[in-house]
Amino acid sequence: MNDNKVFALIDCNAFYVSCERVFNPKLNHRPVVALSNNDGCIIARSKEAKALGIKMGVPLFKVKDIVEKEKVIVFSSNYTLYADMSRRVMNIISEFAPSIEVYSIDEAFIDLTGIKLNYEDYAKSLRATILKYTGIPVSIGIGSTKTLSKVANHIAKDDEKLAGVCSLINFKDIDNVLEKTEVGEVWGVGRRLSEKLIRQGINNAKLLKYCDDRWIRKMMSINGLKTVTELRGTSCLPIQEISVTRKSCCTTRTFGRPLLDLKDIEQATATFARRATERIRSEGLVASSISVFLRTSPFDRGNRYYSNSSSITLSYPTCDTICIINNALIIVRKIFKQGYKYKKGGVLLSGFHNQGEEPPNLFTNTQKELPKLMLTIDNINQRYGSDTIQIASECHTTKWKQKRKNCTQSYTTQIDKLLLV
DNA sequence: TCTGGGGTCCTAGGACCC
DNA sequence: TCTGGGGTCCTAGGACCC
Repeated sequence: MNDNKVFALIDCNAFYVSCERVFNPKLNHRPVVALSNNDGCIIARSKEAKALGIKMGVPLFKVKDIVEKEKVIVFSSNYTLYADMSRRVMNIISEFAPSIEVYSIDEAFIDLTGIKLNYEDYAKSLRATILKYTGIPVSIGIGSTKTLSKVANHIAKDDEKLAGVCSLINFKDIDNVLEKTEVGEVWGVGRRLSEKLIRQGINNAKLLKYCDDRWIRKMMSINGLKTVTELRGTSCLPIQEISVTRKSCCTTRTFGRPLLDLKDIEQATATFARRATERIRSEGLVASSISVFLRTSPFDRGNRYYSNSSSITLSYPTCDTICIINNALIIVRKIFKQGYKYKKGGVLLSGFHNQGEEPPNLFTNTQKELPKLMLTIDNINQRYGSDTIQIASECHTTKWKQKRKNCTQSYTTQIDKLLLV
């Protein structure tokens, strides 16, 4: 632990909306929102949309009236575009800092400890550079711990006078700032914990900061104690520069409409399994455990709810799509029950090893290289689009395919989708 | 009609062992 | 009538993040 650290959190403003605005300036100053997969929930809102009272994460149909009345512009998620824009933003940030932790698609922590310049000036110039080269506006919060840099970032976003940058380093009255911060706004305090804390009279970050350690440990577990320690200015969550090897990889989707037939569900499951396998293969991993889950809609009061999952541990780890699909289908046939309207399913792979480093097995030869068939499929799909070659069990079905009514094109990643001026 | 997807970590409790 | 103690490992469920 070190008390003299400096962290900055760079967070893109309404990231998905900002990405759309880069390619369509007419969207500026207008209420714009972006939707989750299947056009379900609102997961990004422009300032103007927030001002209309549209809440984060709300299902689109619940705010239909406002959307229509106020002419809110609605986009389906264009992850290809957002991921590419994110990569560009992160590249610029890495040029400004010795170490960077890409925390999510629209956020990164950097370590500014020991930098000789004025932190705020430095952040302002980073902010201007990102805006100039990508068109994406960001907010930057600076603090002596990651948790405090998050607090600072909230302030930078909320207070227009600050022009997107807020530093709590050498700030005289942090307690005053924390007192104005709701306990649920603190990074690491979610809905459940904040309800629990408020019941105990702890409703702002300052009160949380001065709670007794043992009490915190009991109420919020070990991670909660780290959060509180960070509020006090002692850093215990370091920058995680190298992305550790993942522990699981899943592909799950809400179906575009309820599915009743096992056949349709098998096809969706096969596609989930193929996509998850492709992803681990591209990361040089093999999986030894496969889980499949299936459920009806938890919101549908008119139908009985059913949710089940099961898994298989393979006798040797693999990244062979066909093997993984076959096992996923065995599981889904086992958990499927006739007579339910299934709304969501997914495949989760885990128990990873690096390819070629699988534990020795008495009965099989370890595959030292990727099966040729898989390599060939990956090459073709990479070149001609991700679903060009599918596995027969997927059957090119479209029954479960998701809704995506209003999606922009891949402006930055496909040559024939370039913006025409 | 319509409610996302992809992760991580911690804890409690049960199974099992000697 | 009275049924140990200490340890490990696994899993499900619940919390968190974006």
